[in-house]
Amino acid sequence: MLKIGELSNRTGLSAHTLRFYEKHGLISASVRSDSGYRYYTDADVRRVGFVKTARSIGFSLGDISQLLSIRVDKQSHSCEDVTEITQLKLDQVNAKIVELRAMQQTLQILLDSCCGGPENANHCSIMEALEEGEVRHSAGSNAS
Amino acid sequence: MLKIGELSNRTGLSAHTLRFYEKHGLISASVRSDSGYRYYTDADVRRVGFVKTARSIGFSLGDISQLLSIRVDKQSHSCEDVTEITQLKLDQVNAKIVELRAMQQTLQILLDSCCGGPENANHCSIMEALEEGEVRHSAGSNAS
DNA sequence: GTTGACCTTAGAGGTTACTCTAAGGTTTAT
DNA sequence: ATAAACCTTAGAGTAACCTCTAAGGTCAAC
Repeated sequence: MLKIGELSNRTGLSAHTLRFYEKHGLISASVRSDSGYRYYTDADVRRVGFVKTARSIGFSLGDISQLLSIRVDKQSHSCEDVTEITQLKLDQVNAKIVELRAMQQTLQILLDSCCGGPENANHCSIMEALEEGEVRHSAGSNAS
Repeated sequence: MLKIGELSNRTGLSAHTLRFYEKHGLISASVRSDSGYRYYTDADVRRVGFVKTARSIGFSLGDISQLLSIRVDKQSHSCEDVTEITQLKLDQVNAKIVELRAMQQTLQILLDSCCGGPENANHCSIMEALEEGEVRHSAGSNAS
């Protein structure tokens, strides 16, 4: 049985993150010492691995929560249940890619239109485009 | 001169959002009535338009803040300054697309591997893949 | 028997961009 | 004069996922 630090080392997830996942019901330590220390069984470790893998693919914690409830009772769930979650995620990813590609194209067009040199920005074509609102906007929401 | 509701109607940005942008230093109303009402001049309206356009392309509020400081003093800034911001954003967008495409491929492979039928999930290949950690993970961070 | 590494908790903080609420004052039209 | 529509503020809430802090208890080694 592993303590949280050992599990952290083994998985690469911080102890903070493991406690965070526990707080959100994704994982738990089956055993607690008298003093409250978490001790993880092999089954716990496998569950954490499952979460980590799913997370690395891009599933949200909410998605993973659903996948985990299928996992603990596979009898009562179908492949369809699993593919539904996966397909939904794929749709989201695809939608995001479309959005980002629109941004990408607009940004590229802006860059191509500007000399990018040391001239002052009085007649910078990027600034003018932003000023005029003359950009095609197929993209809508996110930035960073 | 426009009141905030009128500007909201004209731009499609909510009054809430306009105040939010003001709080973050992006825009302002040049005039305030004695009772505190915001009144927007033509110049204010153009600035809001600039912000809206930049936002629709995918620039973050932080990026826009930089672009606006160039905008108010184009003399002191070069096209290079503008392209630098734009290029950085493009790089971010491209990086994100790469990440999402990795997710997309992994998800597609998972979907292809599973029958997706009403069979129970005991031997679901998606679940097994998540269990084994046998997914190529080129993608790393985000989900939704 | 004490140092140092490790563990506990609740809860705050950070990112990004809003979105909304509460409690109240103003303007406009009838 | 009064109702409807509009405006004000500070500040809390949302989503998603951590990340860290404070204040303290525990364990292993020397």
